[in-house]
Amino acid sequence: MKKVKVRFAPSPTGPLHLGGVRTALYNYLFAKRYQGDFILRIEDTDQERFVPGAEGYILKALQWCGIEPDEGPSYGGNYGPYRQSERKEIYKSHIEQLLKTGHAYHAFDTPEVLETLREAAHLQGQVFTYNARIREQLDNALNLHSEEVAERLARGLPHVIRFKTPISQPLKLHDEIRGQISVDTRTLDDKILVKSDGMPTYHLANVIDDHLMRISHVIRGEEWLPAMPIHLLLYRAFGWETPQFAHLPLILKPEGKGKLSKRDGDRLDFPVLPLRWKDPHSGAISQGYRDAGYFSEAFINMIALLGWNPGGEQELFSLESLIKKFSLEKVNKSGAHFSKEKAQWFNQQYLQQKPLEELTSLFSQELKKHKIYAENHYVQRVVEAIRDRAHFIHEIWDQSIYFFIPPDSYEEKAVKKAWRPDTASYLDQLKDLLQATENFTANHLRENIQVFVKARQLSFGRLMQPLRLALVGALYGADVFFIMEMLGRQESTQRLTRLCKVLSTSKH
RNA sequence: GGCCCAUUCGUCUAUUGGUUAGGACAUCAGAUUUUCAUUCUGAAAAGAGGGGUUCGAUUCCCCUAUGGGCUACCA
Repeated sequence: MKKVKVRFAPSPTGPLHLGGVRTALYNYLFAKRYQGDFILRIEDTDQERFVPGAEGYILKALQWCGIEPDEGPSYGGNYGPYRQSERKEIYKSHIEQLLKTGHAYHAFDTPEVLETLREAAHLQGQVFTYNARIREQLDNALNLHSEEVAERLARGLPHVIRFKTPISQPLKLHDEIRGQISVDTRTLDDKILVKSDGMPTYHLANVIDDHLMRISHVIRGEEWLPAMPIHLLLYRAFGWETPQFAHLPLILKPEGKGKLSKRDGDRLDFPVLPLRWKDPHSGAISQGYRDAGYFSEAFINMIALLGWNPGGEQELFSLESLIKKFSLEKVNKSGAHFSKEKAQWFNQQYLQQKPLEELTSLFSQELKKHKIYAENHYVQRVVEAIRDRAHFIHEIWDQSIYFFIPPDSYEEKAVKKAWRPDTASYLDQLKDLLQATENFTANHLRENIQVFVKARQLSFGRLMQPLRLALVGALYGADVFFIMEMLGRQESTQRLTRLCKVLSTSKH
């Protein structure tokens, strides 16, 4: 069997989004599954849409995901250059070949003429297509004497080069995911191969590069399915062997219609990009998965399962196990709606799996952001107590602030629920108890407080709620006795004093 | 409009002619809990519609409907 070689070929017209990352991932998984190569090629033939920084972003995003190209710009390889803008000479010689063999022709129709033809057709409820039916009435080399063509070319008249589509020929295409697809060449148009600026279009450059780079499988988004016939025809025109094709289903908006876009993320508040991106023109910032606190393993796991499933009930897969199990046959045919909740769930799963030491170190970094510097052992105990309730590292902070900073206000709803006129006096007595408790540990505190409650015939909750309010500032958080042990006698007592002071003087 | 592709719980999906159509997320209920969360248990929830083929169709074929992609000198 031929060596497996696949490519991911984004154009640097902006940041990579979810769908792009998934295409890259599937290519990578497929390559590694069969001990093949994964190459990165930058398709920058459209100079107008070029966005500075986009290529660097793509590289960094792949790196974060753990998808490492075997060949590509800045990775090297024997089939470079890997930027299409640096391969102009290659395309030039190949288009000559097509011109010579009659598979392509020069066309001089201006964009304006074409536009009016399109409008005219539209008025009649039709669509103008530059195809075999009409090409002999248009301004191209098919209808001009060769001297005339040569003369125009010599004069430097703007022109494009089009593919001469076979007139009517049924085509059977094979897609690895969809099976057989039938089209007739009569429904195709004469695609532009070389633009008037001399640059090749996607179709030409793509086919030439895939062949020259020995690509065995073209795995790309479904939006390319309609272009498959023209690509196949190009391979034939060159006399080349065709690679296998696989068209991936699209990733759709969480609800409603259409494919997922960057704007959905802003609207529904979830990242669509792997990394944060600042638009160089507008300055607008789009958030990324990494910056939103996602682990790259969770992110990869989540997108891998959006359109592919190995068939069992397992949902958690490392990159290595994805490689072992990946196959194109198991890729779904229909588009998948993205789900923010499921994404968060994946992250939670990975967070829970991580060893305590790693989480502690991650959380220490989070603490630094809040200018908190605490002893490692203390931080570790906090993480241990809080980790269960977090989807993200930053949620551990949300749930544990009170371990590091005393409450500076008391949540109104909580006060209403916990505070009674006689509460202050109980808390006062409780302070004495705290002073009297010799061993200031959760267990001792629990025992002593239980006795305290019983002696006064109080309900447990009547005392615990204000206690919690004093320590946390609201009615959430870890076990109250654990919190006191962690804070220590002095800090715990101070917090009690403060609550009494604040609430006794107010109207509660 | 034309061409192509798709269609299983709300969502991601399993089941490639014979299943009580399975799992996960989300939802709801119960348990645990001093509170919030976690956790546990349970519930509700699906083969777009119509024709065939077959002893038997979610599974194969056709039609319709719906959804999606493409229809640029963008990729």
